[in-house]
Amino acid sequence: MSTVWLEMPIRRADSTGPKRRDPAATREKLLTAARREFADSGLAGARVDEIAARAGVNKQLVYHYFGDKDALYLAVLEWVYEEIRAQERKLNLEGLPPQQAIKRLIEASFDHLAAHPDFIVLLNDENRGGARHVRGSRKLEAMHSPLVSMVSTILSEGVRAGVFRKGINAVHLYISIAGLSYFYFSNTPTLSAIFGKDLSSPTARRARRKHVVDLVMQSLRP
Amino acid sequence: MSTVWLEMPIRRADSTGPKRRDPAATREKLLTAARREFADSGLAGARVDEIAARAGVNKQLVYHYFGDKDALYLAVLEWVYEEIRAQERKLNLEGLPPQQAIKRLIEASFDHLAAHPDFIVLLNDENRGGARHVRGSRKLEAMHSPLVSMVSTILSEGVRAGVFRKGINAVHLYISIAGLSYFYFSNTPTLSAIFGKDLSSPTARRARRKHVVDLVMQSLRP
Amino acid sequence: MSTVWLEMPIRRADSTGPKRRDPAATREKLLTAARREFADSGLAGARVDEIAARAGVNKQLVYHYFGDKDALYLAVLEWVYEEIRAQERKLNLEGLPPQQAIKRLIEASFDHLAAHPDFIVLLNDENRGGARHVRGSRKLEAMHSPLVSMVSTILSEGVRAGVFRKGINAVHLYISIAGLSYFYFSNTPTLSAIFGKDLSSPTARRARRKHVVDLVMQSLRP
Amino acid sequence: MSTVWLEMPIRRADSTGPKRRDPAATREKLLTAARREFADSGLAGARVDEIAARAGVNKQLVYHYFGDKDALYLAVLEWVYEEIRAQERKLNLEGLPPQQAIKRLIEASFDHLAAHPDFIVLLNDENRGGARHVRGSRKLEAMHSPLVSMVSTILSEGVRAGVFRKGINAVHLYISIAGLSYFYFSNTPTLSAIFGKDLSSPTARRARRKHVVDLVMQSLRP
DNA sequence: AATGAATGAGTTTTCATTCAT
DNA sequence: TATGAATGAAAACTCATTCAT
Repeated sequence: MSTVWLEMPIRRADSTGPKRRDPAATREKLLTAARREFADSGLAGARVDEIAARAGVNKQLVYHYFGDKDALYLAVLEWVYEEIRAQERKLNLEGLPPQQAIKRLIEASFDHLAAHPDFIVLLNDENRGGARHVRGSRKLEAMHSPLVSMVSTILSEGVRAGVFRKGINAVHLYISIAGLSYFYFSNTPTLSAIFGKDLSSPTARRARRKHVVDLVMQSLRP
Repeated sequence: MSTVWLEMPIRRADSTGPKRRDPAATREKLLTAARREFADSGLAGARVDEIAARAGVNKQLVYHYFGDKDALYLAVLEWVYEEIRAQERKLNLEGLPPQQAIKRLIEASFDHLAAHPDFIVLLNDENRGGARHVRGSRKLEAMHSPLVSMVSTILSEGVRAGVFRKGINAVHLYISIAGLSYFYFSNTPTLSAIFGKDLSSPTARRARRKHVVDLVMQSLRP
Repeated sequence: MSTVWLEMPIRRADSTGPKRRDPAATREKLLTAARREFADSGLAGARVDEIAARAGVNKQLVYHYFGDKDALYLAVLEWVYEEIRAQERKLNLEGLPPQQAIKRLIEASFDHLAAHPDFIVLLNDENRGGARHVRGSRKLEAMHSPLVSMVSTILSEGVRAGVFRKGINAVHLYISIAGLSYFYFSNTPTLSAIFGKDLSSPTARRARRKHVVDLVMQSLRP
Repeated sequence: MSTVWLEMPIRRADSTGPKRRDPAATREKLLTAARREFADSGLAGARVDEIAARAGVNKQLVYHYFGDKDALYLAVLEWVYEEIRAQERKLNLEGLPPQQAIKRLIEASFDHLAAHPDFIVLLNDENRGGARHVRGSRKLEAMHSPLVSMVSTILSEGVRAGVFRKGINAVHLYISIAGLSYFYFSNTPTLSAIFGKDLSSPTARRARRKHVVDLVMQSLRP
């Protein structure tokens, strides 16, 4: 009874009608549901109905909060990019010795994809469509990664310190680091089917992580 | 030459009528059109109507020749996989010195994706769907790549010859070689947008190719 | 009266706009239209487009309210069965002398089919399909007719009263009463064509009704 | 060996190519297949493809031999009507005492439907369509049943002999005899479902047959 | 803010029928 | 006679989006 007394007034406080109104929460539920649906089914395959159902809210609210399906997709893209940037900001590579810095970068890239496998699949449609949404987004425009210039600095330092060979392009190294993990995560199903061997097990994943770190680190030797 | 002389007049002779009957050609036109449409729009986004229109044939023939949209998609997958295998068969790595063999493999992987950029995008949906079609295909089951065991052999030889370091896993090296090119091609649009610089130009592509070869070759040094 | 005064003006006031919202009415319009279309064309021959057109509503609403064509067909079946049961409930055979009771039952059966000739034709497809829908319907499961047991009681009373002969099975008598009318209504077109004589005229129908009553009543004599 | 010698030349005689040509057989196979398909699925639900597949011949032959789907349906109708007439011709009721004659007629009606349950279901669509095909068929026009006049004669004789009551209409008695069996066979699935009891078992069928004979015979008593 | 009804354009698939050989 | 390819119209069902409350 006390629970009832404690909770009911709170609930009623911001809701006179039968349905609680919580715009921020509704928006977030929609965004989360959309992220899952887009990851599961792609942009074309995703269903607005399904997103609303997953969020447990009325379909019309998709249009109320986001405008249309495309804009919702963009909102999801912005969200996952922001996640990446947040993770990058937490890396604190500046003070580290070059080799440690690169190693940490590789591991962080791998771990981020491991933790957010939907990032890959969300980007696929965007790439097929020529990055239509990304290019049209002011938010994403302002979200340029600081990592490339950071990698550039680290490489220079490493060369100066005699631990890295010369002539490595920072942009391409960054792409390589991303690609070595990305491809593994994105293509595990077909690779597993073709090789007839499960590449998604924890053991296989640990082996892959080590392989990627080794490959890049060894390739940087002078 | 004689074949041409013998066949062409015959074909032309009665190709005055509006419609020629050529089941094999029709099937192939559909397959080609489907490959394009699936690459452009994905499995969910592809339109059977559009495929038929691109092929210039009646829509019903999709069902006549392939059964349904999914089966057509599988046929396209089988085609692109067969292309990859054909390319692999032509590599002739056996007689080469280990370093040359790996180099050729890397370059061929890159060049194949450059020549067939749709391969990537065709696989995206398949991977999102857990390789549903690939796993259900007997043709693909019988199409296991010989390359992994070949890479394994090359690595051993390289180690014995003192040109490669020890402890490199052949499966993961194969995945890495593929991934370093794959990710570049698949994510060029978003990467270009994010980096604010066109990565798809011929110059950029040549630079990427060189980078990938260098990265892998350097990483293999003892 | 006050209700009327209060509501009617309101409804009329804003019914100037093109579309009024009335889910229940929409559902019913669809059901009525479906009943006609299924009766006219059968389950396979009925067109969802036509049903929507007859109802004057959007086709999608068929799926919105009923799920699919089959479920709509089931809803129609449930409706006509409910009609039959309602009619049976109104018969009040309990207090009547046995002969009057049976006579009223026969006449009511005939008259119901005369008033609802579509019942027959709606059941045809269902019987061809092995009563697939009826067996899957909880509503119909709960709608068992009380008439068989009632006929059983009436027969016993009639035997006890010396007006009916012994040994008549209630289920089969019920089926016979139904069948004698059913077949006439269901096969009038072919019978008329074959006999070269219109069996559907009011005169012919009255004659048939009398014949059926006589046949059954005479057969029950001790 | 002798069998081969006897049969092969005959078969080869009229077929030089790889496919045996036997127009009459092909036509009959199509007709049989069509009868099954129309019985299973109705006129609207039947598929020309399925009919050809069941017959094991090319679909085009349906059009070659019958014109179109409707004409094929009519051919099936003519076939089943001819079967009924053939059975009626074999009855030989003329010489029998009135009661025996009627009894034999009832039993034969019941047994014919038991042996050819598809007759019912084939007629359903025809009746729904207002006997469109039957009325347009010259063959069926010429196939009027002799039974009605025969029943008329039998009834008169029975009245004269004092075994039948007066005032029974021959057409309606004929319809009743047919209907008492017809309805049982046509509606067994729904009746079984509604009554919650299998009416199609051999035992149930025997009981029904006896009931029908009794009902009619008792009703004829003076 | 939130709901569910309603819409119209599309999407895959089916089907009777015709064509070319 | 027989075959399989080809066609066009339509069928059931879907879906993003808007409307009315």
